[in-house]
Amino acid sequence: MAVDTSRLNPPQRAAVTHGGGPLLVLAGAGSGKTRVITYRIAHLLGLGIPPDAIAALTFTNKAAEEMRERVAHLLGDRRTAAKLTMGTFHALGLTLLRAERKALGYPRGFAVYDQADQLGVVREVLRSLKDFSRDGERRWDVKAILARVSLAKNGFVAPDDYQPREGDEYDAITAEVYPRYQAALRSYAAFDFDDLIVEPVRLLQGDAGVRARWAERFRFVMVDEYQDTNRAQLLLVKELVAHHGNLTVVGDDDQSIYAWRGAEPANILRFADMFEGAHVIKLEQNYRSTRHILAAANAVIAHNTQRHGKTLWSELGAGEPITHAVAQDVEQEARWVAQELARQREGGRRWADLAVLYRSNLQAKLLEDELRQHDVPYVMYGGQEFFERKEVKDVIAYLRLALNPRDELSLRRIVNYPARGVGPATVEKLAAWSQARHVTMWEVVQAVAQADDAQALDDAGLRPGVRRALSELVAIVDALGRGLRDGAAVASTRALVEAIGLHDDLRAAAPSATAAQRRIDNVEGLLGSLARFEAKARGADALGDYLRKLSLESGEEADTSGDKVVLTTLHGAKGLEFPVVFMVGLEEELLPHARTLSPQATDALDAEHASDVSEERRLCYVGITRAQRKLYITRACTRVSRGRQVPRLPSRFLLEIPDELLEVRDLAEEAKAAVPQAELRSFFASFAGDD
DNA sequence: AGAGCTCTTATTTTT
DNA sequence: TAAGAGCTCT
Repeated sequence: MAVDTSRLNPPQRAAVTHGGGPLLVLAGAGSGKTRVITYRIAHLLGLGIPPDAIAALTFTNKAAEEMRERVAHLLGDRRTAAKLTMGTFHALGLTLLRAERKALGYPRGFAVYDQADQLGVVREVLRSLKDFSRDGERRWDVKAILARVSLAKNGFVAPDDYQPREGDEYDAITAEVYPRYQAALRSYAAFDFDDLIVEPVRLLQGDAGVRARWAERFRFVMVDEYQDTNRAQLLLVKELVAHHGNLTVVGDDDQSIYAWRGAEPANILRFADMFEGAHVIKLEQNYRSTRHILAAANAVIAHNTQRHGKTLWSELGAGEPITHAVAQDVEQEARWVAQELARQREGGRRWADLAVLYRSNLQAKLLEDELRQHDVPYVMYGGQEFFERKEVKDVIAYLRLALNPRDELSLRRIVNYPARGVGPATVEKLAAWSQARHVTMWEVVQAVAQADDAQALDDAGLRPGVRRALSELVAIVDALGRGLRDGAAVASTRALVEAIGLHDDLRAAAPSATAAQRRIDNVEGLLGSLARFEAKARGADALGDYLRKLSLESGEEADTSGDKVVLTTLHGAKGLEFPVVFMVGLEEELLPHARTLSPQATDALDAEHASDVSEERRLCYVGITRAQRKLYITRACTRVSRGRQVPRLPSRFLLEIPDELLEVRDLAEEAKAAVPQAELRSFFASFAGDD
């Protein structure tokens, strides 16, 4: 049955009903891009394409879930929607690696490392490098090194092909670390996030058998947020559609804000050169914002040169003018925003209709204080609350080790947790033994645990107490492994928690009873999650799949339930919309950020993008186009920066908005005028005595 | 392991 | 300024 396209506008309909071959849909903000993807999927299904021959790739789990939801709704058929391949690039890559792991020599229980794990591996490599890099004293910024490794992988640069730039010490150390890092992952039987893209590409490019299996698997491939794809992702997509070229990508070059993370705007800018015979359709009618808001957005983005060029228009009417509020200082700015939020609420808006967007998380603190003072309820999106629940990661490390004894990172994590007298010196001895004999560290641990020969231990410089501790560990992990293989995930994990006395340890280590209880609850939460998994588990490798997918989930979503104002960075706001939006701190050195104006050497990961304000302008554009009905832009004339009060200039982007769209308010003037005369008199009177 | 000290550094972060 | 990291001492 054909899908009803009568409610689509002409370019939307053209995109939805496009036949085969490459298609680029340039979807301006609020132009109905998700609508186009979902309708197109429905259209293809209507033509008789089976659902398992269609793949739609996104960047976030959330986007994938929403899309599946909308397709299910459109079709009125959950079962068909469930058969579509709809997920993140990383999830697809994981599926492929799981199926083809043997070609790469990876065992069934292979691990997927998240960012925290990756940092651990880099630290490990640096430690092993110590006596080799002349300055063993150097305290490297581990994150900066990992960022370079990751950027290299995103750019599909192999370890041996990495080219350090002359004179950049971080490039130099990365050139040392990257090959060893990759070798470590391999020996641990682990893939990191970036490998989930890179390794499938290498397999597809290099193995005819694998290529034959996957290049025909999907007859139609769709990619959302295409402007955010990196080189490795482009290559993956190319491989998937190599035989038929049935590729639809949807994105907006004007919303490309992740080049600093390896996204290549060229993928969308030069799509037509990369995919022969490509069609391009522009969606320029905006269904989100009023004309004043769109005019401001269009005016700002028009200052960028490298773009396809779109002009958004809307039938929603002129709407209210944009308020440009100029505050004396940041306190006044934050206070006014809080008050104005409250006024909006009094005017009939829900709290959840309102959002405050900022460039840097640093700005959020003051805002939070003021919102609390004015009793404005809020939720913060993003922030740095990655799921760093140590106690959960500790338990997961035991599970990983039980499933994959090669996982040295997990072994190192738990070998002395809870404390069992196996300190760093002992671990180094185990590591040295493992290296010398070319066996895994777990095999060394097993050997030590079983050693009945005191002499052998002595030779290795290990005390009898260590042997006892390690044989206990081996017993615990072996028991766990047996339990897991028997399919009793919850029971054996609970047995583990008891065997290592985790609850007692958490209680002993926690500063308060409530903190202890929270950590225990986190562990219970993991057990609950395991129980839900166990209820629907199928297949020999189900628990492995569960653990790997856990790595791909970025922890807890912000709590969107409840009526609350949203606080988020401009980056975090992409894809969202609100009736009323406040963009705060529209000042030079904040937006555009100082770091993009004069980048510091250590951070100049990519010299070409480093001094590029166009990405900052796009960020501004993303912010403006989040607003449906009312936009506020605020700035302060002075701001405390590095502990000093400094004068601030309005953002160049603000000056790019035509004056007639802005209604300027001088908050300092208004504050002065608002002070009652009597108060003024007594204020001046207080100085009288000092004369 | 943890308290308390000094030193350092100050974007954005879908997986 | 002010938070986080690293260090020393108990």
